[in-house]
Amino acid sequence: MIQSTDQATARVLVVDDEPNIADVISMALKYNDFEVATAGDGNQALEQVAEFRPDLIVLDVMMPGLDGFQVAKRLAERSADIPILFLTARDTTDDKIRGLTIGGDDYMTKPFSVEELIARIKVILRRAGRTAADSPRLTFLDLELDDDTREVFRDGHPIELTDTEFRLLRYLMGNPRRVLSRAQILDHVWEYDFAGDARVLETYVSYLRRKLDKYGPGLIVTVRGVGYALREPKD
Amino acid sequence: MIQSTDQATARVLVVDDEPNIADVISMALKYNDFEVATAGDGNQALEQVAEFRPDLIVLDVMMPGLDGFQVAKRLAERSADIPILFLTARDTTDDKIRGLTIGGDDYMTKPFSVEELIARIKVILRRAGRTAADSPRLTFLDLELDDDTREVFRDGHPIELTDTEFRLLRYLMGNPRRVLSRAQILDHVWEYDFAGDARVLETYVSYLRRKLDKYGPGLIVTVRGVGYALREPKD
DNA sequence: AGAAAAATTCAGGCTTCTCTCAGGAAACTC
DNA sequence: GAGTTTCCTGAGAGAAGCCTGAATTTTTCT
Repeated sequence: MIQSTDQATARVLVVDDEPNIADVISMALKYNDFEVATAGDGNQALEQVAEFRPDLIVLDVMMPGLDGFQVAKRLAERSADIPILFLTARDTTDDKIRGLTIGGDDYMTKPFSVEELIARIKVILRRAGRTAADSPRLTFLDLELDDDTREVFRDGHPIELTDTEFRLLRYLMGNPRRVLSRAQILDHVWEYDFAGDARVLETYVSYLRRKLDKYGPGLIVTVRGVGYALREPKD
Repeated sequence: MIQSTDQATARVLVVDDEPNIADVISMALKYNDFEVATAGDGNQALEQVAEFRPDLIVLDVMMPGLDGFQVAKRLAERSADIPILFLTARDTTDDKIRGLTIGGDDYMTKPFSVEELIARIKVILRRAGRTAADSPRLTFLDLELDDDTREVFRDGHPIELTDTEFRLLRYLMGNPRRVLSRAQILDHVWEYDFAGDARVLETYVSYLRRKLDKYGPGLIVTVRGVGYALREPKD
């Protein structure tokens, strides 16, 4: 019973044999107002599909017993027609994965960033038309960010961002004005098991500022001792 | 007895092997209208979860026997799905801790300030939607304070505050008109084992007054020999 | 494989914050 | 109104936090 702007929150089934991963994902999804169920292997997954009737499945490819592709195949045979987001290890040969993005499906390699996962899930659901789709376009003052095209504009001027810069900006724009702690940002924007130097964040904030502030006043404010926030410049 | 806007007060379980800490926290929580139970180790904690059915757990990481992470893991396996606020020593490597803010969880390093603890607990519960969420925005006359954005306004004018100034003002605004003793303020706003010169408080009151009174009459009154209070100016 | 781009680490320098201290002002007491 | 206590506030040292350029490693592309 929270804000729940759309009456139908989407249901997502998370299938992964590593409980830690399943937990991370399901926590993140719940936090983003999805209904979540989990399964630890292929058979459980098939049961859950029948019971829980998910709108989307996050499906690990590498699992003991029925692997992800096999699960997908069974579902296709049942013509269950539920979009799937596959999770694969980094070194999985692309061959099998390739054909996936042709349908409504998609895939990500582990480890991924949570923001990215959420973003992709929203894209898929939006396509499938099952959720009251927030627009893929985020705006904040004269800043615009398009999730589909990955374009960013400030005051109409296109701005080239690298992948990390883009994800960082998207997270900030998704939480305008709210002060986000360093830990929050690292957890959401970087890969979930990122254990490196937390100063990357400072560096990337620095990069973003340099690019964004070419066309207007600074928007990313430092809240010393806490974190960063997107905020209208004080005039 | 106090405002208690929501009929259902949230239940919080405090788990710490140092009784002093557990006491400090549970007193503070009770004072803020939470129902509180405590546990001294991991196993007690698991029992209490079953009995007391808390809405949130304040969980020390470093404990003899089952440590905090292990407790959390057990709970996750039971899919108990209760948000957790971890307490860690200052020097704990971030590695294990980070990753927590993906879900609804959060963490604080000891020693912390009690006000900050309460504030974070409210944030988590608000997110989890289990309590009729007081808005993150405190107001007193023409003063406004937003906990999410850490913005403060007086009569519409934005006011820049440092971290300590902000926490002090939040405490005052959370207890409008009530006279707060120096000891209370030091205990809540500063780290609980703060042993420095108590005159810091005077200095910070001074800072706050200077910033706030630019846009209106003085709101922080000195109650000589006792402490300070937020109070409407006598006309 | 080689080159280019991106991501991350690192270190120096700079800014800001916190807390201490001390003199003076204000408020109480008698 | 003098004495005493309490409080206010400016100044400054030290520490913490932050920024940014540059070096290094990793990844991607051709």
